[in-house]
Amino acid sequence: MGHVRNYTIGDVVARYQRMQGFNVLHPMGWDAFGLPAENAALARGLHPNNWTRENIAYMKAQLQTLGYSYDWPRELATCDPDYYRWEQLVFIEMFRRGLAYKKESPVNWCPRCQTVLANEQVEGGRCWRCDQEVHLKDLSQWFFKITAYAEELLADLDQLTHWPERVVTMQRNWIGKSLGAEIYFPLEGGGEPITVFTTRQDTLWGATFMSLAPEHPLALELSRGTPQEDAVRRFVEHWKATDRTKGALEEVTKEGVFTGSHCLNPVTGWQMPIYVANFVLMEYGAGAVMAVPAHDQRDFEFAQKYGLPVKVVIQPPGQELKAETMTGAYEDEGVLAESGTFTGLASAPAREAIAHFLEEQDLGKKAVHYRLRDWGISRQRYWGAPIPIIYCDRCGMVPAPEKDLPVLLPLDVEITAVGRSPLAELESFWKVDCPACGGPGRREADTMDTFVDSSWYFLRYACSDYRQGILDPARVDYWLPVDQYIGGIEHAVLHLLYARFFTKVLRDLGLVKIDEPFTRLLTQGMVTKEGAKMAKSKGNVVDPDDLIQQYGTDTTRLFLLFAAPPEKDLEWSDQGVAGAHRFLNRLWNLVHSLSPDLKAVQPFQGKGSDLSAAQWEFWHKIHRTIKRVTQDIEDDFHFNTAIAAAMELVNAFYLAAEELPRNDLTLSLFREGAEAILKLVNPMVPHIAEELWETLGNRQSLQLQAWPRANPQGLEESAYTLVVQVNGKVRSRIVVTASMSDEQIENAALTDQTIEKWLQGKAPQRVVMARRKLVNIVI
RNA sequence: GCGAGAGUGGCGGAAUUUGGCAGACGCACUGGACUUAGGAUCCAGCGGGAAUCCCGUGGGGGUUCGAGUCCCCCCUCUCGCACCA
Repeated sequence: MGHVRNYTIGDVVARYQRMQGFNVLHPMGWDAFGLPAENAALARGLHPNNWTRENIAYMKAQLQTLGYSYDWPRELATCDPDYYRWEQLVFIEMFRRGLAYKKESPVNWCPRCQTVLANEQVEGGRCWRCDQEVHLKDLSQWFFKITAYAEELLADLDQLTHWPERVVTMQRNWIGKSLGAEIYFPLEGGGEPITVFTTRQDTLWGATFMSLAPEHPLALELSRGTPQEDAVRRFVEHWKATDRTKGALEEVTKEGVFTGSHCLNPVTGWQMPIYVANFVLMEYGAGAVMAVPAHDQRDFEFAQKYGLPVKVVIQPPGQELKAETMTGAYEDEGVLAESGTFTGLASAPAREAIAHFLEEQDLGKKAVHYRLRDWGISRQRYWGAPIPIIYCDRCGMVPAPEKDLPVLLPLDVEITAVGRSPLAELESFWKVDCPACGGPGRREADTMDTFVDSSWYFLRYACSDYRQGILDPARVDYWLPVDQYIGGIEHAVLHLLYARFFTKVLRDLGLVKIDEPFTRLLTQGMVTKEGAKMAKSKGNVVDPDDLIQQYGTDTTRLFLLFAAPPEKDLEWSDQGVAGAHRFLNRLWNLVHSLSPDLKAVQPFQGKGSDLSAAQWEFWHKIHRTIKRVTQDIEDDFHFNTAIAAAMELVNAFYLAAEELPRNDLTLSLFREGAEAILKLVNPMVPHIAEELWETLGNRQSLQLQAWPRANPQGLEESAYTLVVQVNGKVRSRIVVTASMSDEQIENAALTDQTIEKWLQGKAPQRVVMARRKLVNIVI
């Protein structure tokens, strides 16, 4: 039901904008590669291709039943060779520019999915898809160099003013920019100095030892030939064997081992013992940390455990820390102490000055680091786009020649879950001549992460039939960026980050001119039942087909739009659905009961002054409703309040049908009102609206009508009710006319009978007038 | 721990943009009409307490003629991040 909600919102926007006269591209396609198909194949003995095609056919039929106004000719599926051939070409272009590369590193391995996951695809130490705990495993993998775009991905977040703030924040945190310095610590025995990254160079004078990640190349090397050699080897090996699930890592106590070597603090000259420590991450910074126990809690605990010296170099305002009496690190800012010429400076300016000093002395330099890592895209699974690379003993890694694309994913494959791609077993696939030297070659057997498929599909929609290249520049220019994107919050740092990255890469390849793919983003809430997300595994799913069967498409659409604003979660309610259905019945009965009288009538074209007070009231309601519905859709996609306004108009219509004299003027008003309401609800309930439109005798489709505009005269109020307060409490209401002056209004308020009773003859101290809203009399 | 967001009737939610009638609209519920029948339809009621007034938007304080809305403190919940040096 979640996807039905998403697509319904999109369809309303598309239909609304069409009626506003825009040329709307409203596409649909299939993110069709991936594990669900492959797992279904394993479980049911089906081929993923057949399973996928069947699902697409089923879904397409359902979407058509729901009446979504898609541009079906633009339809694409990511598992079509016509689609992924261009993706393979993008890969090759990236490979040529060093943006796609292969390296061996510890990567996230999901034992259930039997494949590697990118960092973004691990949530709280668990697989985003199956919730299994993720392990670290050393593998040789393909990566996309998203870090090359870290700064731009961060900076351009400022352009995304129509994105939800929390998505922007999540991306900003994910990219995780830190300003600091690299500092070089010379080894006591000579050789290459150790480089560290720190954001707290103001604490440099307090660095008393050095910590290396267990994977750091120097860890073993520095211990060689020292009495510590065995201890370090054991520690590092034990570390490699440790269960490195992310969950388990949090439990691990801070431990380390002395390497037997020392380095020198470049500013104090002190001898610093070099430790290997299990809490230092190889992936972040330089894999080495200068330890400042007085001002970093981890270093403090480590120093306590191994009896290492603590030296205070930052004094908090208004007190004096002593190393001997500290029970924890002081991590906040303060004033530098015992830091040479920088003593007495505050932390922030000291950081700037010290970075400058280090650069001058060649002891280090200013540096920026990001938490963002490169995107691992190799998947050891079958149902994905093959990575178009050929390995040759002589030539190394050679991209598949462009003329041979696509590198077809073979369909005659036996799938067995073994933790490596079945393509590796299929000689007809992997055995190939090297395109460079003609010698024996071997194709890469891993496939691409399916997030690659979804990182650029929105561009391809502009030209899904284009054969001459990845994208047709003219059409992409015309349509992109996407004005309105709708999706779940779960993709805040997954798809939405990758898509931004790809857009920038494709821009740098000269294929698009935009910097950002999605101008406006709406993150719609979940559909829940009994408080939990609808999921087959929870057995709380409502099948859209059943609903359509029972109530029809429009009721389904209307309920999803009415029950909650789009960005909020929506709790399913069978009774709420019935309520939506009831409204459509009321609308239906209203139009049908009036249509015999309305067929020969033209909508009201006259002036407000032609109308009786009661007629004017109804006319006014029509135009206020037009204004409200338009604003609710335009401002925030608040369809729930737009529908509420439409319901009010229908209610007012029933009253007017009862009370207004049935003369020509009234009928022309009814005609205007009926046409207006059908136009207003058309984007949401297009089938019923169209049917009723025809019932009124209209020949041309409702879809082709212009969105109604509120008549300014119909919005004006010649007389209105004004609230009168005494000391801020509502005591009465008076009817005033628009032409009355403030003095006249005040006078009317003060002489109102009820108010006179409250005043008890006292003179008001003050009378506050809020234009068109109220009068407050203070006594 | 850090960051973001939210707390309004029995329920979903309006009003928060711009301080100005709190509870639009709908669901549920109650009473009535019509009916062989009602899980259809229509009409009326529906925050709490008292008889025309008082109290009410998580709690406490403040600003203001006036606060759901602005400011300060606190509580609760949801989400995201979490050895990032």
